[in-house]
Amino acid sequence: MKYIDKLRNSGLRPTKQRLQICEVLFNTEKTFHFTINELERKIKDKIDSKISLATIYNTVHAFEKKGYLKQIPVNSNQTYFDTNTTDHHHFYNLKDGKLIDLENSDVGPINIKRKIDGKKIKSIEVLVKLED
Amino acid sequence: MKYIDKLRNSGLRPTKQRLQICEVLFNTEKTFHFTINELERKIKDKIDSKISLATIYNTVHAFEKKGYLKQIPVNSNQTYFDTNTTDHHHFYNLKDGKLIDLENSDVGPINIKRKIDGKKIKSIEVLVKLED
DNA sequence: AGTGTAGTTTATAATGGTTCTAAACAACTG
DNA sequence: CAGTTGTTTAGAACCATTATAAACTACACT
Repeated sequence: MKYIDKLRNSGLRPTKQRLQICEVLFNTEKTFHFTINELERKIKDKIDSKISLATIYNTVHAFEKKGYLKQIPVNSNQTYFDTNTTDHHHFYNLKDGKLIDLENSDVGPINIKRKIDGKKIKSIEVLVKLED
Repeated sequence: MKYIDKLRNSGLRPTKQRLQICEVLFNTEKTFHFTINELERKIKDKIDSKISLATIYNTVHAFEKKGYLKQIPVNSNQTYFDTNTTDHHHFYNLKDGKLIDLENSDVGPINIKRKIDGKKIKSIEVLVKLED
């Protein structure tokens, strides 16, 4: 199976639930953004069996820790995730809470001139809020 | 009084509570970042009387809407606010959840080349996550 | 000053996303 | 196949935030 090795290599047991979630998250043409709520619905639509909400949370966090998902910093009551783990940025439509990918070429290089002693930069994320 | 006009000009009645919160938020040498929880503690420390938590939420949201405070997009279970409403960005120390201001000159101009029809850019915010 | 109105504060309840719990279950090892 | 460890699950707990609705207060107008 497609995702069994990926999971095993990450030290995650390839359980039925995780494989199903992999299908929903990664077996797509395009990457996408989601909240846990939206993912839950997507899973319900795609598979017959039910996956517990706790498992969805566990799995998403496990995948994030392994670098298969990214959290997007947005002010919202819900946490947004992205299946696109490459360096890129986002538009955030304040009206409907939807995110739109911004290619790196749409933003240009960002050069952080200041350094903090003993710290490394893990990521640089640009959020462009949109209004009407 | 210092803040009465500021409030009145914004269409906010200068109540005792709002004036006290103004003192805590704006009568400082340096701007700062805070969560509602931290602000509540700060208020308790500074004044004798008690301000209801609901009022603190109401006031912070009112001030944000008027542009006296900014929300900072960070992934955290709590909402972070900033009394520095000028255009600037943030380091986010993943270890302790603390924010550090990044002057605009530390980042350089950010030029968003892509446009979304019918939408205006309200803000551009850069979050630089730091790890050890 | 006194009165009416609209805006504000308050304690408390409700909401809702997320995490915890601990028991049942499933994947792996030998 | 048995033991161990990791995983799933339903439901409870947690906690930041928002809603409620009653008491209160700033303000405009006499």
